Amino acid sequence: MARTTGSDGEKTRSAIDAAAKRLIARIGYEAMSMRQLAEEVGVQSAAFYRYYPNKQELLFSVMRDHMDRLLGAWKQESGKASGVRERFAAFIRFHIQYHVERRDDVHIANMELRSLSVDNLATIVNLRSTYESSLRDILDDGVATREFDIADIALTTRAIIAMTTGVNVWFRADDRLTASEVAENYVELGLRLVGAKKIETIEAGGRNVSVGPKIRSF
Amino acid sequence: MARTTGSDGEKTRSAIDAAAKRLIARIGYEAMSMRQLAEEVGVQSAAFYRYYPNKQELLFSVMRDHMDRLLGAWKQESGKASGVRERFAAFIRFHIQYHVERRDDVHIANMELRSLSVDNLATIVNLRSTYESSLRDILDDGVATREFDIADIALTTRAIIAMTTGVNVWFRADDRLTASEVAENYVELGLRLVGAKKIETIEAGGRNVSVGPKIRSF
DNA sequence: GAATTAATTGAACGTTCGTTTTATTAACTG
DNA sequence: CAGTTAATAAAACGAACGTTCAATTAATTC
Repeated sequence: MARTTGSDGEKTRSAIDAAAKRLIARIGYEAMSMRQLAEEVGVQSAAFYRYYPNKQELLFSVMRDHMDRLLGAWKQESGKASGVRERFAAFIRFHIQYHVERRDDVHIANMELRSLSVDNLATIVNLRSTYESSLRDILDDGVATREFDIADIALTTRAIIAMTTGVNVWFRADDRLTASEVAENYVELGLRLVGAKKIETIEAGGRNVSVGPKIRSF
Repeated sequence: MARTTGSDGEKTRSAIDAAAKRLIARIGYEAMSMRQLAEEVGVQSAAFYRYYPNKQELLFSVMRDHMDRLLGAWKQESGKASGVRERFAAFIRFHIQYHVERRDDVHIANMELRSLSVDNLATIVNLRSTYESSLRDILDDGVATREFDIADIALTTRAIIAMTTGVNVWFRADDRLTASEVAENYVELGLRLVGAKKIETIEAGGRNVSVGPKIRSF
């Protein structure tokens, strides 16, 4: 046998990508064999090497593409919100929603860093810190405007990232809470973490006049 | 060659355990070969099978022993604190300190769950939830006494576990913060998450009289 | 419709895997 | 010091690994 009827490079490539994500997420990169991947796709393992030079490049491609999409999606989403509190809430909502909807991608990005080559690792770590510093920037702004009260900004940033990323560990779509209900809960938790003060605004002559900040009442 | 001078079963066993923890933590269970492990110990790979029946049992032993020690250590530590706030703070301090001091163990426990057999996984997951519910119990108590204000206890428990466990991702011993400084920061963050109210107590005739709860001032 | 290109198979490459077997020597026991 | 047990080495097992190669057929191009 050789080329099969209806065979199509583009379809095979995306079938490989999809199967790879599923398999790596479920059993891990090291545990996934090329024959296992090929069987999932429905081809021979040799066919894979028309699309990727080797196994490592597949992993890198999966992780880099995910990070690129993540950064792009947040860039688009972050433009919508204005005001520190709203930007902060938007980040948490976005982060949780996006992560819950792309479980495999996120799981791979979190678990398979150690399977990357040194160069590839550096690239991915770079993208990660770009993303995380977009949260840090919001905290910086919140502290600057005195809307947030934070003892250690770097530490709090990491705490929020860990807390929100951790949702994927336990979240199930058929749970008592929907993704957006979870997100709203975490927005509340996040606001507590950053010591957000309630700003009450009054419509006065068409201009927003702040009479806050006030202590948040729990 | 055969038995070597000075060879000792107990020493070899603990050398295997130590090397296995280092290797698994650094490169992962699947990526670690038995020959690599043996070389690290300074024996032939066949010698391993005098101490463990197979590779899986080694992983399971590492993880179960860690969980047993963790639960034992917390059981001992948890007896010391009294009062919901103090028990809560004690948990966070303990969790972070213990995790920072046993990076390899904790890393393996978090990363290698998927490499466990079905039965072994069930055992470890059980131990994990035993540990996590000891935090949940504290939150329950805090809500009951109205010292804590929590919208969703289960969710908040998971948020705190994720946040504090995440310290190991970035903490380095030579950082600007010591482990106990980090822990104190996280105690503060934790108290914010649970909506802890400040209870001011006054020594009156040898008895502690609470005049709280008051709103925490940030 | 011949020539070319794209996509795949099937077999094989050398290597490494976890594990077992057998032999051998050190340490301990009475 | 003879007999026994403990601890290891050395070699080998078959299976699986990632990857390559040559052959073959489908689809496209001119």
